[in-house]
Amino acid sequence: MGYHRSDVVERAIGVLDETGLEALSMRRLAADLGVQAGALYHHFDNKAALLAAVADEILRRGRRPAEVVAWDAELQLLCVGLREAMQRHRDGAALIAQVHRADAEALERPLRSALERGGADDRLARIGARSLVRFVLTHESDEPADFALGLGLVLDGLRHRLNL
Amino acid sequence: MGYHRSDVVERAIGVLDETGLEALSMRRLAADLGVQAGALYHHFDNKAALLAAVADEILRRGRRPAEVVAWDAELQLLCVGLREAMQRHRDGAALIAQVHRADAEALERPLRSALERGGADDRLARIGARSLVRFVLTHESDEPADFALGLGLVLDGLRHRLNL
DNA sequence: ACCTGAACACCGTTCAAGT
DNA sequence: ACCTGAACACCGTTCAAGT
Repeated sequence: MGYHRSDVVERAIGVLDETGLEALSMRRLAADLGVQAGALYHHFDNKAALLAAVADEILRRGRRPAEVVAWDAELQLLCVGLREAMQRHRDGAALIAQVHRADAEALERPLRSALERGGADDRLARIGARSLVRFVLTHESDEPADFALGLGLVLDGLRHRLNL
Repeated sequence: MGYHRSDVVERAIGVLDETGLEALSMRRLAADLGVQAGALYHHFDNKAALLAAVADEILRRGRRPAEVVAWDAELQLLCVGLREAMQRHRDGAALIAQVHRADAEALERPLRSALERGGADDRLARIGARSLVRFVLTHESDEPADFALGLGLVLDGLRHRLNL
């Protein structure tokens, strides 16, 4: 009696970690909660809304206090932080990427701010933030050194445009 | 009565263009061909194999003769060529990205060659090719100018590492 | 307000049986 | 060799009816 939205989200993260994104169905999750599938629709409009809540929670847990550093170092910190939040859960990158397709803004905003602080105009800040977020989302399973090298490529490109 | 693999692939491209990747089911495609869904499994092991064949055909149609240009110009040509092949079909990027997850090699090889010609070692060629292909796959719906700017970021990073 | 039970309209895949 | 018909084991979503 009386389980809440947050219980559903937490159990969904559990199912995600245990069985992966493909197996995270409304029916499977409902069974896990000891409830009929239809009952979930009293807490979420649809599966996409549920997955968005799960992604939010994963990112919330991954958030760390901002440090006072140069704009390019901050970009790197944000990218690595996003990467680590994703990597804490099975199929984390696939889930975040899916949710990101519907709402790119939330994920990209902090990167855009850092770029603007570095002197980027609106357009470069927008494109740069987008490129970096998508880079992190798509290179999730790279070796750490490969990830760093690839990320460095994009960051170099940005420095090259902002430092002269 | 003699319809072949190639007929199935061609019809699949038709269904893709008409209704999108989500609606491209084995059952929908079979109905379109006037056949039972099970019959498709005489031509393809499973849906993934069928989608791989569809992706191959889309890329084959997009292939253009190689030009003799500098390594970085060649990279740009390859990326734009891939982008254009994808954009010729509804959900082309989503389809190619999905198939690319199972076989990254085929798509990345020509880019790796160009990078090696530019003096990149094995590792930089591998990472660079990967970053570029993933960039093209994920920035498919960007405005052309935004795409060019983002791609330029990565290319700048590569030039920066190879020209000194 | 919250949940059940049952339905609707789908999936991918397999396989005996037919031609 | 190729296809049908039917099944198996699933999906997301809706909704009257119950408490």
